[in-house]
Amino acid sequence: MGTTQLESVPEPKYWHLRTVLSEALDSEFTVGEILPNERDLAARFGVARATLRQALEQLELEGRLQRRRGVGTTVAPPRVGVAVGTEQHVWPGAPGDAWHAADCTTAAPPASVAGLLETADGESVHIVRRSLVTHGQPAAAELLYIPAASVPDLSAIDAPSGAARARAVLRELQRLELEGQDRAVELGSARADDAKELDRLPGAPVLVVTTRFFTEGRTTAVSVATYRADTCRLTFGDSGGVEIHHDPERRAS
Amino acid sequence: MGTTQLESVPEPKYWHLRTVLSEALDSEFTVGEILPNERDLAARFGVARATLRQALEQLELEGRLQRRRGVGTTVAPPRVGVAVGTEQHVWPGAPGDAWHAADCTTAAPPASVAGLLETADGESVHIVRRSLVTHGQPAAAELLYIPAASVPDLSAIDAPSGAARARAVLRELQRLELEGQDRAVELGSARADDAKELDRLPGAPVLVVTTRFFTEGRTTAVSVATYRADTCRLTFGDSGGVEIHHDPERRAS
DNA sequence: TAGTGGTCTAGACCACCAC
DNA sequence: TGGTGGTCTAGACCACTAA
Repeated sequence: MGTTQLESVPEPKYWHLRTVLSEALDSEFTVGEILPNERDLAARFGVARATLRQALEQLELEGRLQRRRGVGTTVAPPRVGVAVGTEQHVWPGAPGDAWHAADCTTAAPPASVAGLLETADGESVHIVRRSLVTHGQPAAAELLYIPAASVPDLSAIDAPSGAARARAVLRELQRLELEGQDRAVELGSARADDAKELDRLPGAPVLVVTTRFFTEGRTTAVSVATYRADTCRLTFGDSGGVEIHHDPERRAS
Repeated sequence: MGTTQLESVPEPKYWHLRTVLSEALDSEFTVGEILPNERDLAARFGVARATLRQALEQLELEGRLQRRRGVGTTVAPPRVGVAVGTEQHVWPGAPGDAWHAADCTTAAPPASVAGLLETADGESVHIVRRSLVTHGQPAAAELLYIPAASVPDLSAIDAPSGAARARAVLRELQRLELEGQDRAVELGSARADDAKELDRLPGAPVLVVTTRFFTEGRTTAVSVATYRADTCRLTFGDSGGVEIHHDPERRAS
């Protein structure tokens, strides 16, 4: 990385710094390597720590860096491709599904979800919590909202809550014929509970995937899945498993 | 919004502030309304301007606010749904396509795209620039990479560059049989040129959609589309046009 | 306990926009 | 020209991790 100095340019310092660091990451660092700490880096580039941090935040947003309090800043591995959409429409929890059902409760969904489900205001629905782990890291957290009317045969007696009940609800869903589904992807910031599950701080950028499941022309279930935006790349279509490389190779120094 | 004061809580001030402001936006503001300036807001909540800005940045990331230098901070309208994936695979530029072809040049693609296209290192390809405008606002910028081998019948004589040539290249593409395509969505930050086209500052968060088009088992073209993450919600599947409301209604005060 | 990143402050100046 | 958001500084203290 050298003893690089910032020349005076019209573009913001933090942006120029981001570019310099990005190139240094490409040419002089390997995945997992630890960068000098923020105070040293700032001194080396002759900027305030806040400015240096602005550049690091950009690079973290782009999935190039990983920062952990008390530990340090490391070079992030390439983003993990996570298959989100396949050609066939399937229910959550179908065989081959990599998600892990953690819990099931019954409560009123947030207004935005209630609107999608077309349930009455304040009406309770089953809420299944699931999580997705890839490469040993938490990748996504999901809340599945299922109106009681969608799973009428669900026995309320055994397993009133917990993972067993979550699996029972998913099993009931499989019995319905899935006629269609659609998805929306947007940027969000992790709420406190999601952040904890994703091993991030509150406000961390996430990709929110909202899926509607249709049966007999009605919305039978809604899934709101929250993916870590820094580590995940969502893949759709035929070759969800095929590797796509977006970043130039990270070479060793 | 009142003369609210921050109580002492373990969570960061900026995060608490974000919540307070978010609730105020729901209950006391209408879309398009101008907020007090940052110095006033900071004073009102008894925090430094930098802390207040951290909260505003969160809300802007979530698409709740829009900030423009020299103008002020306004309440953003709900995100626009942009149809990205349909069930049928179609070439870019097909009838009904809302994109506007702006330009076409010939140059070597970045290494990441060259990898997808399986072209030789440094080999030139056609690069079509297109842009998408919705509701009078720039929503996305796209670069379409097409190896010369994919459009062998393209006449190099008329329209060596510009919009006319872009349309000619797309026309040639339509003649190929499209066998499949796949997509990946990830978070990125706008480069200087994209930022300009999207009417944002460099580094603004964007959703990057990378699409591969297949013909006869080979990758015939690659599209890298950059959507404004603050204003766009990408929709996939059957009902791309159907409205999905993610946010509670914004009521008037 | 030492070192890391995360939060916060109180200023300053700049770039941009509307009047 | 006055007001806005954007950038930058030089500190301080806190929360967390690992030795």
